[in-house]
Amino acid sequence: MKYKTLPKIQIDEKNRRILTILQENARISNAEIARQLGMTTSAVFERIRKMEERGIIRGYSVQVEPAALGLPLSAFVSVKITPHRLAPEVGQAISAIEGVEEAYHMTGEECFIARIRCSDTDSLERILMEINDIEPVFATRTMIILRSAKEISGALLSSVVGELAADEGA
Amino acid sequence: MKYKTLPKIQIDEKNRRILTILQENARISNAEIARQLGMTTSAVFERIRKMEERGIIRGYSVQVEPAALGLPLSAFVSVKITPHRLAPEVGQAISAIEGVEEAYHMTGEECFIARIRCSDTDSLERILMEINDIEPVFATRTMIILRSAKEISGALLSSVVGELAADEGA
DNA sequence: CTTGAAAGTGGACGGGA
DNA sequence: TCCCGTCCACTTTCAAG
Repeated sequence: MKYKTLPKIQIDEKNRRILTILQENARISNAEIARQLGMTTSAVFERIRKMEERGIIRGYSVQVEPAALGLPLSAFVSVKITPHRLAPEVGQAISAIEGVEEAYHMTGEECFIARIRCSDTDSLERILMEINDIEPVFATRTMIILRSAKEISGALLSSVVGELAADEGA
Repeated sequence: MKYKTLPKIQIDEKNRRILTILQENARISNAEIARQLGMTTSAVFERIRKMEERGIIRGYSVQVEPAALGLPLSAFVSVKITPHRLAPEVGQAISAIEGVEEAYHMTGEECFIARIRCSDTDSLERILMEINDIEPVFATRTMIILRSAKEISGALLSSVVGELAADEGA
């Protein structure tokens, strides 16, 4: 094993197993986790509570089918900016755009990448316009996602814009 | 509103609100959701069940703090391949590499992108080697993630490799 | 870690708009 | 179709050992 890693894991085997189960189905009951691992419910409960407290568990979320939200179109948009020192502001501005689900500051000439989810090319155009309107941005490159070979999470509801956004107060 | 979208939403307002709550905390009880929305538990239960059945809800997962898993290093690796028609096989091969959390087939010259999560540069090197070892891959470009301006999900437990992987059968 | 117990919930059912 | 009220077994959550 030439490229062996040395993980400085802060969790033990039991917690790892609990998290593995929760990763597949976070709505499973503590009792069911306990059953699967041969532990008591209280022990599982206490361990989960502590992991939440220590920030090991950030939260739990639902994975929503993007098509059901009318968001069949995904893309990565890489962004070039100048000057680079404005990166924090650019990051904030990009994140605030409707349809941007993720945004990262990276090394390299294209120092930002945003993952977009939207309903159609009109919507994509709007998003690209908004990104290009950010002051330090001088170039973008759009790569439409054809297929996800491996994907973690579903669509964000905040990506759904348009008429639906209006009836918030119902 | 020039760039207005026309979302063909298949879910109604109530379901959207339920999903919004679940997106923030998927482990909340149906009773609590019902309380927040002024519905009965049964109604909430029934709606969630149907969304699961119809595939609108794909699943529920826990968001794990990557640092706690010893995975402080994230990167995007874009990949060029030839011939392009081998894309499906390349997608599978990339997805199977330990440390690859997401992989997408995209339009453009760099027709794959992978998001990597690992413990250190040694581990990153190993992953890059493995990607470059895939037959049709002739070039990769690595962009280290410095900061996430907006992020959805936590780390995958399957990204944790090394000693820890051994005690699986305990 | 365990047990134990009170309070709360899941999920099924009958029925009504 | 979607919703409500009821109900019981199960689960959560806590305190004590």
